[in-house]
Amino acid sequence: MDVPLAHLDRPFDYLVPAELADQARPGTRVRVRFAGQLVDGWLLDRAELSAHDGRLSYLERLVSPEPVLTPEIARLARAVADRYAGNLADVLRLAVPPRHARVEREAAPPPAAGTHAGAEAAAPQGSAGPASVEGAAGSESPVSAAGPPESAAGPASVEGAAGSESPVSPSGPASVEGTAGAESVAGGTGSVDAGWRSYPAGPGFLRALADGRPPRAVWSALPGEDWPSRFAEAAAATVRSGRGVVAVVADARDLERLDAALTGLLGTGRHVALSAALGPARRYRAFLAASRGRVPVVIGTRAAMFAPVVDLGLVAIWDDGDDLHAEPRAPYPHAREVLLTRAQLGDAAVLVGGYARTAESRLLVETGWAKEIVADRSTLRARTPRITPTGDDPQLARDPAAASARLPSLAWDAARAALKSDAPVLVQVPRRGYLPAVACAECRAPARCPHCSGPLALRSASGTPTCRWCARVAAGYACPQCAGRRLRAAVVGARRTAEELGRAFPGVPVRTSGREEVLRSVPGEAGLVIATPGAEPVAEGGYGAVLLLDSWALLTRADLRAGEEALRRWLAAAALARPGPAGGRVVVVADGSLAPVQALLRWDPGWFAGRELAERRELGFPPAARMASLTGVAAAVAELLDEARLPPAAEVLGPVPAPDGQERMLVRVPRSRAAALAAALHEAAALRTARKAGQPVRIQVDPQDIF
DNA sequence: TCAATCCGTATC
DNA sequence: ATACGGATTGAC
Repeated sequence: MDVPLAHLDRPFDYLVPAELADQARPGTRVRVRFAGQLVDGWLLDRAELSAHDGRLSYLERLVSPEPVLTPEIARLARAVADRYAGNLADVLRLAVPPRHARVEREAAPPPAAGTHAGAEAAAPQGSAGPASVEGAAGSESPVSAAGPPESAAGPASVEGAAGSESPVSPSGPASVEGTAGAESVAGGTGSVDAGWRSYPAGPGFLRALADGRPPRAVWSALPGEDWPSRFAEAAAATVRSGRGVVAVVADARDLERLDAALTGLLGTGRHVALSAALGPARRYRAFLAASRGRVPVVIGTRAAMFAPVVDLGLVAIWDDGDDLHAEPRAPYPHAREVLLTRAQLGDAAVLVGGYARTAESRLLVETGWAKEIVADRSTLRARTPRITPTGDDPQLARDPAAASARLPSLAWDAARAALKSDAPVLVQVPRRGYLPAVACAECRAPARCPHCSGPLALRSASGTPTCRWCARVAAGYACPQCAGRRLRAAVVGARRTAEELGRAFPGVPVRTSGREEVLRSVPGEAGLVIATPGAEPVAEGGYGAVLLLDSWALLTRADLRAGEEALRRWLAAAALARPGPAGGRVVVVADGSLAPVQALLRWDPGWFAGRELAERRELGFPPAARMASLTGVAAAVAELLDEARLPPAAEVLGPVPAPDGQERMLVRVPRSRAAALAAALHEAAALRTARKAGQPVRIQVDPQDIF
């Protein structure tokens, strides 16, 4: 049933009217009478018998004969719901796009259904069998079912089907063929394996894909790597083995690049791009192309992670650290986790790629679930641009031009040299906006409101700092750390930076790329490009210089992932520089002794991820432990926790204040108890919804933000 | 003793 | 939301 109530998260059996016996197939959308009202549901399975010992109702209506919920996705959705302590109905809402009748009619309906629909119309009324509709347990079960096999379908079980083993947890062996080497792989074109040959394990990985095997790899892309082409080659190799591919990227810009690379390699008609941004009709059309087996490859943003590709052979995700991969709707599944679950359930190959590496992907490697694909040191040295740290040295304040642009001399020199050689310069600034926040000019401690501890901001260049939370004006501010009384802009946004740099380099064109307008690419000639992280355009031929400004603002974010996130953003920008020691120059305005800066200088995201994972093990944070966060009004959260039969090892932390006067509690268990934790929370939620306990509690497993 | 009503629970 | 069963209450 399409009802998001925890206590109804199971299948229910219905009789299938004879006239629907043919068309009401597993995976179709149905409408049923449930507790006196009509609700939508998913027909999960057909059976001769039902275990239900009450009277069964008939399916009210078949919404469409299109089997949009394949068995693979039904099983996956159940597994995802279980992992995230959520409801199947919620996951299915994410997995199957809303129906668009006109689009469905465009192409011939799927074989089998529809064609002989009329044939059974004359079948005896009433001889039906149960169908299991969403939300029901098992499905092969007893009950009615009399009548001839065909005209009398068995019970159908509607939405909420049972199966529910929880997968995911890394266990099995992995299998990237580690051969270094050289043989020509997969690719139809001679250049296909050239790119993957930069990585000793690369050709073996492609060969395994082409041979129909399920290798699992975590790939650290070299600076300057044309990752869309590498992804396309992996997809092509998989297609050659007769299997399908699902590849997920974080945003529309990455999707365009991957789309172009695939078109180049496979031509048109072999793949389809699926994202929520398409709008209902085009999204449903792309979805049907996959579910009807018209295309073997689906690429997209996280909306594509459930794409029902036929005979899935490879799941791939690019830049799994990007927080756009975390679904913001219940039960908040992460694309990486969904894809890994899919691979585990369906024995598909895995490619987790990025310039950066997450602690999560590191764990896959450490447990042996996946193998690393990395370049050897000499290749890396040959490809990595020169990266230099520089202090935000106050000396430079004496150089009027540089000071106004907040550019340390090294950055200034690098930019000037690049422009002189007619190469573009990329300047990455952490956040957009106009002077969003301020900090103590002496010790850099973020300036906080003396009344409510909210962040202070400058509304205008001249104005006094104002609290962004309580709107009080902080007139006589004194830093609680060092008693300093002067403030400086903590993060200067892209617009202001563009203005300043434009003045500093007169006559040079300045472009900005940020949330309002994201540039795809810029010409390979002298020009300044000011971009916020994630919006860096690709430059033809690569940038002559990449400046990473205000980086300390990224590092001091109060977030578990601050270091990982800072490094991820820097690597993504630095990767756009002209490769090699003689190529582009990268200057990061940060203390070179900090670990994330070290990792950037050495281009060693794997090392940093290992460090990060070790630290999280020590602190008991994900992915080393499994955490769940419960958010709601205090009483409701307490009640849920009280009723939950948590695994013995569970630790309850909190409460911490949450928005709207709510509060938040965290529950932590060892990874081995992850399934038990999710089950306990779901069960407790079921008790509450059954009793119609008013105040809702939001349950998030592995929440994106912890504290 | 029986029927009307209330409350809690399941919902095929 | 609504329907049902069992418990409770009130009238005969």
